Amino acid sequence: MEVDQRKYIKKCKVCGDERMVGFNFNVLTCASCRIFFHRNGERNHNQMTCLNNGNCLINVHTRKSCTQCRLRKCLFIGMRRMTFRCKRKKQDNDLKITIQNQTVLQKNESNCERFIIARIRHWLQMVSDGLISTSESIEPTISQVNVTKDISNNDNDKLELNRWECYHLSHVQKSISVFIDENRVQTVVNLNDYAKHTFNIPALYATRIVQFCNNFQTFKELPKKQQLNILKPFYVELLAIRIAFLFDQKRNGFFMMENESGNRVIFIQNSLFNTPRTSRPNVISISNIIRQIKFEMEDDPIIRDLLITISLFKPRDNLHNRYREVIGYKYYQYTNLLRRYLENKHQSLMKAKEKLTRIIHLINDLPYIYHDYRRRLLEVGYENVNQVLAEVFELTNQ
Amino acid sequence: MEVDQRKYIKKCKVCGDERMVGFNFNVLTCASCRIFFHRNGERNHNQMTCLNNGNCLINVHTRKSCTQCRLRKCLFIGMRRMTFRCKRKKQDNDLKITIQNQTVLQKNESNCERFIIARIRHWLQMVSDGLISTSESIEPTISQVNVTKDISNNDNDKLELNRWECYHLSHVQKSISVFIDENRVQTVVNLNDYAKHTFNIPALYATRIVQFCNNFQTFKELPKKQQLNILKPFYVELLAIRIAFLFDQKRNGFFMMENESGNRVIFIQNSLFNTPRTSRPNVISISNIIRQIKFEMEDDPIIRDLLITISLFKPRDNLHNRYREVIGYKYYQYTNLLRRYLENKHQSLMKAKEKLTRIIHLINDLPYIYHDYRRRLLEVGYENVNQVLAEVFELTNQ
DNA sequence: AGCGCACATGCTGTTCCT
DNA sequence: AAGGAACAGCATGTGCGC
Ligand SMILES: [Zn+2]
Ligand SMILES: [Zn+2]
Ligand SMILES: [Zn+2]
Ligand SMILES: [Zn+2]
Repeated sequence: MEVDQRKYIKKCKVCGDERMVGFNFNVLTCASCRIFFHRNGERNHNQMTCLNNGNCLINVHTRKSCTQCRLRKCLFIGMRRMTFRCKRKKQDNDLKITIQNQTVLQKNESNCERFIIARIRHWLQMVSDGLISTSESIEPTISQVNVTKDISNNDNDKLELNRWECYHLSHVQKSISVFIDENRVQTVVNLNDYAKHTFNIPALYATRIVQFCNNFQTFKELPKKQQLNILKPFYVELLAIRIAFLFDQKRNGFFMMENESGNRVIFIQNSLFNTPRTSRPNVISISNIIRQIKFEMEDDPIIRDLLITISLFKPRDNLHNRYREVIGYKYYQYTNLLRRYLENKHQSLMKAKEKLTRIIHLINDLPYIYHDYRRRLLEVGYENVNQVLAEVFELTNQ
Repeated sequence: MEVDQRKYIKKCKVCGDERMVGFNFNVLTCASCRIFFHRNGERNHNQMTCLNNGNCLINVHTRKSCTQCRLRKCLFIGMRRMTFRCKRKKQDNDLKITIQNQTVLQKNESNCERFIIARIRHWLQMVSDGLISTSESIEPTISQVNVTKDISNNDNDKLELNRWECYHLSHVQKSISVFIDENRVQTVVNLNDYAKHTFNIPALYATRIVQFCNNFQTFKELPKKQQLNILKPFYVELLAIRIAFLFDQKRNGFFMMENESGNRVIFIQNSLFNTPRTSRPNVISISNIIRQIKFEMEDDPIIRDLLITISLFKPRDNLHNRYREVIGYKYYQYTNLLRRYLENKHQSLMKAKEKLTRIIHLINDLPYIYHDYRRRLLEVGYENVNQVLAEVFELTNQ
């Protein structure tokens, strides 16, 4: 990767201000954008009014003018409160933390957390500077998560997330951040078909997906062939989930960044997920799947990120028997984490369980999207399909 | 004219608010728009920033969001401070006021003014409600203006405008208000030629110009044929002056209202007043005339309105000899009023005189615009020209 | 270092006064 | 009735403490 010297100047990811910049709510921002998010982060930006149809350019001078667009940009670049409460227990104090073969014993809880967060931030900074690939993962080990899961015995404490659960959530979120400036699409408006619009940057997207997956040691240790078997369908599933998240049902379209600096957010209006009339009536509706996923995510990026991770490790027929168990364990682990997160969020075991069931069904439906895409690409013809997409969808030129 | 019952509900002309509406700074507005204009009226709206390229829709909910567009709308619909100071003299007290054949003797100056202003407002309200045509003029008689002109003898008092001068200014402004929602043009963007863009509402415009002219008794009493001789060239001159006023040199375009309610202001960018390369080099440049008029108006609607009125009564070759004197007197009267206004505004006799000379030259250059338009319309061909325009430009179908 | 809190500033809109 | 003053409310941004 290229190293751009200019990137070393710290700049607010929201407004571009260079004064008083630091990591706030997970993102490099200035002090004013920090307090802005602190004050408005809970509000729903869809209920706010924008004079410019959500098209405002946010910079140091204009950041005051449109609250909606500023807030949407904050959320878009990944700013978020840690809403889940982290339970602090005496027995958590002497935990052993394994980070990349280096074992660190932390007596002081606060220092321990600070150390972890500092590592995450350093890593994030390095990634965003393009200095390293995401292989420098700091994923917690499976055994530790397992241990903490068994700690909670008291009913009152059950709904609280323990430190390791919080840490796992953080890890997922940090991993997903490789997609933050994913949408380098330029001047993409009024598109009519799938391929042109979603996959105009397939190679870049593929690279980032591999970076994301490599954050999980289990995936990283798989043989290349098995990785590919997962990556091909996962490519589409991840896209579908992310686009469902961005999708605005009221406007029937979604927002994305227009250029690299991410200063301009454009709105793409289309009928992307409308199943065409020509398809057979008994086929599952793609648009319904997307809409249901959208609904279940509750506009919550943490649910989205867990959904993506669960989708990564979900059982797949084309996976070699030898690796099914280890992948299955990750699937169980993250499904469990999602359940715990939902329990904590909704403060209800019942509600969380029902929601989880629906989500698992949806994740099992995701292959339909893959096959629908593939069918459409076949119609377009091999010659007209991007090389990477042809690879992803296993298209051949005969 | 049709009578619309809904129009009887008083509404703010800026934001449409129906609470606390009254006449403020010459226009029917709500209290918040009043204080907004009170606070921002002096600022230059071109130096303010708008996220939407000056395209913002202003209503009760959005009025807070874009200061620039709100201020521009305030100015656009005619809000203005009475910057000229009105001198109050003892000898003004016993003035005889003739309004529509009804002679009212006012001892009390303050009550007199209130009476006049109340009449103007009532009339304005009636006009804007569509109840009456503008023929219910309240133009002051010539003799009275003449009298007051001779009152000022003291040098120190010379620069102050007396009550009758102020009243005349008001009359001109009120008369011009028939054009306030003139620009009913819908979705007119990126135009390339004159005719399509300026004259897509020629009939409506003609009606309003006649309404405006009929506010002046001298014009009203002319025979129809003489009125037409004035109206035809004046049609173009008035348009040219008003468009020059709206013209934004920095952006090379101008703002106009998009629809009847005037809630949406659109920006028209074009090369409207660029003299085409194909014209002979020694012909006076239309764009230069427009730019100079723009410059002399100082963004001051009062100067604009006086310029229009002077243009109405300026000497014309096609006018019958019998009426030249009475029209000439009006020309002298309003030229004089403009000089007095400029003296008062710039507090300098010299500056005012120089400026007035330049303005008179410009007014004499206005026929060039008429002939330039006419030449272009001839190129378009009689069949393709609007009926009213063909009449205005005396085009024949042979 | 990052987050919350407090204060200062600027813009808005209503009430009151003349 | 129109315009100005003043107060209250809200959003924003900087400085401070933990
Ligand atoms: Zn910022
Ligand atoms: Zn906006
Ligand atoms: Zn208003
Ligand atoms: Zn605006």
